[in-house]
Amino acid sequence: MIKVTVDHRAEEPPYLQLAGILRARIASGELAPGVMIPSITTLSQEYGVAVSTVRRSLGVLKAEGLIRTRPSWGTFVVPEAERPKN
Amino acid sequence: MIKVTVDHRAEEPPYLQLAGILRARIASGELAPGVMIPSITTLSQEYGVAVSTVRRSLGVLKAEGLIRTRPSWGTFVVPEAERPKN
DNA sequence: TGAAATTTGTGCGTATGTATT
DNA sequence: GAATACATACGCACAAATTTC
Repeated sequence: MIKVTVDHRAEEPPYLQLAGILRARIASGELAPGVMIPSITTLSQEYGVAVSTVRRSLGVLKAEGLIRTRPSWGTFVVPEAERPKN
Repeated sequence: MIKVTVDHRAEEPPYLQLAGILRARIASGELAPGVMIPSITTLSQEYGVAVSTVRRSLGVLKAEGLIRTRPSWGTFVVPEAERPKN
C-alpha cells in the first residue's frame, strides 16, 4: 500500500492522485471484474474530493480501458482479457 | 457548411456538437496550424455554451490529436504531419 | 521594474435528465 | 412513487504562465 488518500496540497492534482489510487486498487485485485466499484458519490466522500473530481478520475481510467461505466447502473472493472494493451 | 451553431435541444450533447463544429473548421482549413484558435472564453460566447463545456469539447479534439493546448498561451491546431493516424 | 490583462488548468457545488432498482 | 447512479451542463473561483503596457 502506497497511497491511500488524496492530498490537496500535493503537486499532483487530486483527480490524477485518485486515478492512481483506483488504478492501484484495480491492479491489486481489490477491485476486480465483477466487483461493483463504489459509486461516484461514495468515492467523493471517501476521498474528500468533489463529485466532479471523481468523475474526472474515472474518465482517465475509462480512457485507459480499465473501467467501464454503465449509466444508471454503476461502474465496473473491465476484465483483463478485454482491456486494450498498451 | 453544415453545422454552425449549438442546439441545446438536440439529442447530441452540446460538447459533442461543438467538437464536431471545430473539427469541421479544422478540416476545412479555416482553423489551420499557425492560425490562433479562439480562446475558450471566446468560443464560449460565440457558441452560447459554458466555458466548462468548451473545455470538454477541446478535450475531445485533444484526445484525437487534432489540437494542442499550451497553458497561458492558447490552443493550436496540430500540423497534419504530426497528427496520429486513426 | 511591475502591474494588469489574457489564457489554460484545476476544483467545487449545483441542477436537471435518464435509467435502473 | 421513491431512491440510487451515471451523464451532461452551468457558473464560479483560484493558480500559474505569458503577454502587454
